[in-house]
Amino acid sequence: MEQTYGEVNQLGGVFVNGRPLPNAIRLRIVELAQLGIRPCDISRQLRVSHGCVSKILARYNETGSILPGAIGGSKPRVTTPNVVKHIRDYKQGDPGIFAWEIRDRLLADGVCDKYNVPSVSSISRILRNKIGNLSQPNQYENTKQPPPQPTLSYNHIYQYPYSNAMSPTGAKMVNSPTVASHVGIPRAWPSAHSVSNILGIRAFMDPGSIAGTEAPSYQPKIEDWSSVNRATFSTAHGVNGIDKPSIDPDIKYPQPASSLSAVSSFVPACAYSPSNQYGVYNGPAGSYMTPGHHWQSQGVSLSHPGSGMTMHGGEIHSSMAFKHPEREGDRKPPSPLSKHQHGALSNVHGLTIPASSS
DNA sequence: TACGTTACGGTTGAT
DNA sequence: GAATCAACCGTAACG
Repeated sequence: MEQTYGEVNQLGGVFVNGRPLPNAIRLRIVELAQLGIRPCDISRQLRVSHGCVSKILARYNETGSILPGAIGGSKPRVTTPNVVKHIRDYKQGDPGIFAWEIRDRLLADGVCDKYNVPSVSSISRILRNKIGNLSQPNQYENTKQPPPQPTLSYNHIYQYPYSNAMSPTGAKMVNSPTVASHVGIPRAWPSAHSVSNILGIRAFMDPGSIAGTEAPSYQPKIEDWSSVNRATFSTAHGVNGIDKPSIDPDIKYPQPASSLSAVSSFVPACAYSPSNQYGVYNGPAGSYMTPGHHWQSQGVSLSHPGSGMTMHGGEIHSSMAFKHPEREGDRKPPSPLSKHQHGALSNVHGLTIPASSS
């Protein structure tokens, strides 16, 4: 197992360049902020740069999620066969048509929306490379090509790379848009990972757990964390299939142990990339924390106002204040899931997570 | 002193 | 399988 050695920032905190902070730390940042702790104090206390604290809090305020974005990957192609076909049709109908006109028509005809309409340069390239020879109108279709893709906006089609991408045995599977469409949620993950989803997993908030006081390497991997997030959603509405494999080969940054396997066993893992998570930098996450700080039990209920939500049990000490629904409307780009998240949350707030007993 | 912003160097995953 | 690209990350520094 690969060990990752972190660096030490000016505050003495350990971090891994290019890698997100552990969820536990991220959650703690938000949690402390909810408790009225100033960002500068949070920064010092957790030994995380204030810029990072600011960033995480800003993200949380905007998206309701503490989780980092999906790292890596590429944008989905906008020049789907359908789009190319329309472009060709336009060109055939009017050989003198300009690329920008084609672009406008794609929008006007509803072939594309503003999020996935190809750029003028892309259209030009298509015209040049794929439709240049109009004597072979079916040139594109006749070539080897991927299955037709829905012309959805970026967030719609940017399925999380792990969506059903793994077999139960961990073998990588084809990331089929078709498969992802019915169980997957858009890669616009933030709304799918609000703090409320994470709360309830005491194991991750447990100082003992996140401090990694037990084993130097954690057997349970980040899927556990992720699947817990997912757990609150997938059972609530069936569109969240950002399924992370239950078994993921990437254990570079394992999350602290938890006994959530029971949850993850029947709940698809979340969309969150496992490799974005780590609980240790070759060391305990507790290294982030000011020694002696009492992480446990703030004893403050921060349930979302008006949500009617109650965090399960006293073990989940750090119930977060959930975002007001009206703030969800501010998100950009619009996350399909976000529109449903609060309702979903309310459905799962009472969910008893077995792992909390760990 | 607090904090928002951004350049930078890094990781990741799709192509 | 390597290279490229574009997304993301947190830190550090600036204002």
